[in-house]
Amino acid sequence: MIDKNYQPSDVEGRIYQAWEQAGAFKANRPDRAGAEAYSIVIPPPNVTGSLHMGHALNNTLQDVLARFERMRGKDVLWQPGTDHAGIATQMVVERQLMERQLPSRREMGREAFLKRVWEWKAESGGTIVNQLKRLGASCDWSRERFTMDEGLSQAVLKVFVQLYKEGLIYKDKRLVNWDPKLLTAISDLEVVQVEAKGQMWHFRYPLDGVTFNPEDPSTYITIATTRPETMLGDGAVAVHPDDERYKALVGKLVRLPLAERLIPIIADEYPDPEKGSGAVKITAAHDFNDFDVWTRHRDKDYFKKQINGGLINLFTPEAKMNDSVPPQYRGLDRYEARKRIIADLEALGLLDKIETVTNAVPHGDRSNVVVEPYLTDQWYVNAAELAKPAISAVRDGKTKFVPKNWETTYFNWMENIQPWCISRQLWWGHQIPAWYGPDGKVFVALSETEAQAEADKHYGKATALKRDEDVLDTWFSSALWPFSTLGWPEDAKDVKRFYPTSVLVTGFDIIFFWVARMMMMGLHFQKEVPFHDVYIHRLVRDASGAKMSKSKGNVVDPLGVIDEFGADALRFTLARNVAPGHDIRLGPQDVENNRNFATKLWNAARFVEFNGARRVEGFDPKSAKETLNRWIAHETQKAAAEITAAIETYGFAEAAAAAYRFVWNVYCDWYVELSKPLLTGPDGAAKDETRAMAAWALDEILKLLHPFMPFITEELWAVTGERTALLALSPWSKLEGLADDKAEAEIGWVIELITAIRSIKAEMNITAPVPLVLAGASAETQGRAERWGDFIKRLARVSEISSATAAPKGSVQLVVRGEVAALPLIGIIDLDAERARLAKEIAKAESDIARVDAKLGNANFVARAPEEVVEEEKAKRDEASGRKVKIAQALESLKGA
RNA sequence: GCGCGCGUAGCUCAGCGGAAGAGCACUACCUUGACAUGGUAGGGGUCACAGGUUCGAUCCCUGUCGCGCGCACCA
Repeated sequence: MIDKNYQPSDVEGRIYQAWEQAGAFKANRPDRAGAEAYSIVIPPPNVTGSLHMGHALNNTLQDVLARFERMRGKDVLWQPGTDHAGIATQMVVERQLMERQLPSRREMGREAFLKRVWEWKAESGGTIVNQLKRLGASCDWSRERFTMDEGLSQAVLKVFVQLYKEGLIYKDKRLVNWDPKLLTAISDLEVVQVEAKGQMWHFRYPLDGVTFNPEDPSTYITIATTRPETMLGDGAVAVHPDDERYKALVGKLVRLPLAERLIPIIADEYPDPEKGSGAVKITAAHDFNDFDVWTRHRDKDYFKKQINGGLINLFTPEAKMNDSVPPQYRGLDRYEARKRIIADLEALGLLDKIETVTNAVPHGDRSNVVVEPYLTDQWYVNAAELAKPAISAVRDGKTKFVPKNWETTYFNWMENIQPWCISRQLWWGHQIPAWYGPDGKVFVALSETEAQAEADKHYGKATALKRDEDVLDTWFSSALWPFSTLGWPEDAKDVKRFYPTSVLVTGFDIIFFWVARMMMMGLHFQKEVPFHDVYIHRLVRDASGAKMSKSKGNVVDPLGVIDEFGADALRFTLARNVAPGHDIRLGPQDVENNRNFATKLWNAARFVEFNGARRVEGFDPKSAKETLNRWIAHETQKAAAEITAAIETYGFAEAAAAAYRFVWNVYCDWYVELSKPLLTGPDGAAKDETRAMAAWALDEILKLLHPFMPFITEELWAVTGERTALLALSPWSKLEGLADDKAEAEIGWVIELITAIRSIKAEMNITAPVPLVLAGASAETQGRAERWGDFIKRLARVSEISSATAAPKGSVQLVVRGEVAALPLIGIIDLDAERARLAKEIAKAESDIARVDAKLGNANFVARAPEEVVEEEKAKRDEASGRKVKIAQALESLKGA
């Protein structure tokens, strides 16, 4: 017996366990050794993470694909795991140390700290994995990986060493985005620009050799800056070579105030004469653009003669003023230094004016402090080189984006890619396999032993080495994820079977992080793209369309939703609403509606069971004799084809909508209703067949819905029959030979007739049963009416059905699929109202005819439109004019009444 | 500034060259023996605007207006 109600919370845990116990999600199942492989690697969530709506969407879509392909018989690998999230994890553990008043990271030292991180990971690192299980994710958990695993770390080492040997990894001194709180370089993708009101200070730099006079502009040059504290590091003032105002000054010197150094006025294309004064201070060590200007001029004498060649670093790692500034500013915080410098310049009469501006200030996305362009030694990957094959692979269609327009974004980024800074001044992560000799010579090797051997050879004697303290960017290891998780470099077997993966499903915001880097590394190390398709989805927003954020407090917790409505309802809601190119709005109402859909399905299954419809082993839907049964087989095949085609092309919403429509509006609304008389009627072949068909179609529904609603379908699968396999491992149906236009014509007529009668009765406010007369009906229609009389009476509330050559006087007449159905309601209905209704119907028919005639009367249309379109129009005309005649007759017959 | 996308029913969105669709919301009616987490019926749209291509445009092209997002820049 199926329970009266479906309680997701009672069922989901049990079902998930059953899947795991059966090893249902395992790749390389022996029974599928000969099957086609299908693989997806999960975009690894941060080990510190917990499931949010974005994850819920992302993993629902992956699960739909994984379950669908698994049912289609493929050997599916959905590879799960997490990444070690260098900065985030280190911060979490450091915060924990602080809360527990334990020694800080630096106090306890690297080794002890890393031990603590691993302890933390063992305790809390599995959170998101369990949450993914709540969602129903069918990952092969036996293969769960972590970017800091032994194996994945080996992959990182191998990749680093090889790229180094190939010259694609190198060390360089450049500007990086420096986080003065976390004391590490961060990626420009981890920098968020925050719009803020700020000030722009215009300062006068006195020209050398003349007496400064604030009243005389020929004695100084004006520059503007939003960051006055950096002026101490200026190495030049630049002007545009074509700027007439300054042409004469190029080559002259200015006296840099406060620092009391002489710096040159140089000509460069960078300054825009239209902006500000047209003269720009060049602070090469603290501004990316200025650094570029400096790079172009670094070989000129005027830079060579300056301190450090004009590249003057002013800050300590904490963004305090260092010893290269005048003594009175040393040790000051950057903002305190700013205040003092402004005041000092003003006192000297050098402050021209202050403007209020809004500008974008770069912040670290983790630390939320203002990051600094900062001059450091870091390791870089030559991304431009690795990007080349990654660009062509997409151009050549080896990897396809869905939707395709994301390819533009991808190309845009890849074609302008900057050297990728991969070193981070953290402890948690893959320590860079580089060792330095006493003279700073670097030895890069897979192990310390190898490095030592190389060094000893190089120096000709045993020489102590010091390992690089830094670790690699987390994304460096996740870039390898599509093959490192498969066992590379140790074991090539699974790489061979599952690489390239079938598809990567990810959010648009992460194209640069994942897709681009995985493409580069995959192509370089496997010589093949990491995935055939990249499906890009967008954000999940709240019901009012606002981005979910902790600070706004509008975050919807997927686990809360699952608790309330069930995982299936959440999944189905997300799948139904996902549209390429659109964010999803998710309100509780939507989830509730889909919970109702689950309930509907549950109750349909109960109904079928009550009526003795149990699955009949070996039942062949093609063998059905009853028109109703042939009809539902026909409809089932149609729905299955739609759903299959939609999922194959990542049309998640279309597939879900087709399933919804089929279950609710076809199976429940009509098949179940129409089958009632058969199921509750006398025993016999028809009843047996209907029972078998009802159960068969329900089975098909369970299969079709399973990728979307795995829990309820698996549960119903179990309680509605003796099964040899879990639904998750049952074959997806490929239905053929069930199309039946005759059945469709007959049942379609019945449905439309019932609907038309209901409609007219509702319109006329008639609730009592009324008689139905088929006027001048064809033999076929009369036959149908006989066969379906009981059904029509019951569902349309009709008292009796008869045939006549013409409609009785004064009856309401309906035209259904070209046949007239009359309801003799004389005395009950308002004749004037009926006349008005018919007149409206005629007008409608006439306008239909007129529109078609306009087309058919157009010689160009007949000549140029495709033949089938013309034929279609002619058929429309015939239908409309037939309808018009019948309605006109009906109107006529009311005249005498 | 460059790029991408969106303006279709009150709301959220499908459709993207041959007679305007769904879900929700709304209105009226219905405790009919799977389901009130339900059923039946209904109202509601010059498909942003202006041109163009076409026999035919919500759909293709161009422009305008409005909105969103990404990237760059911001002396």
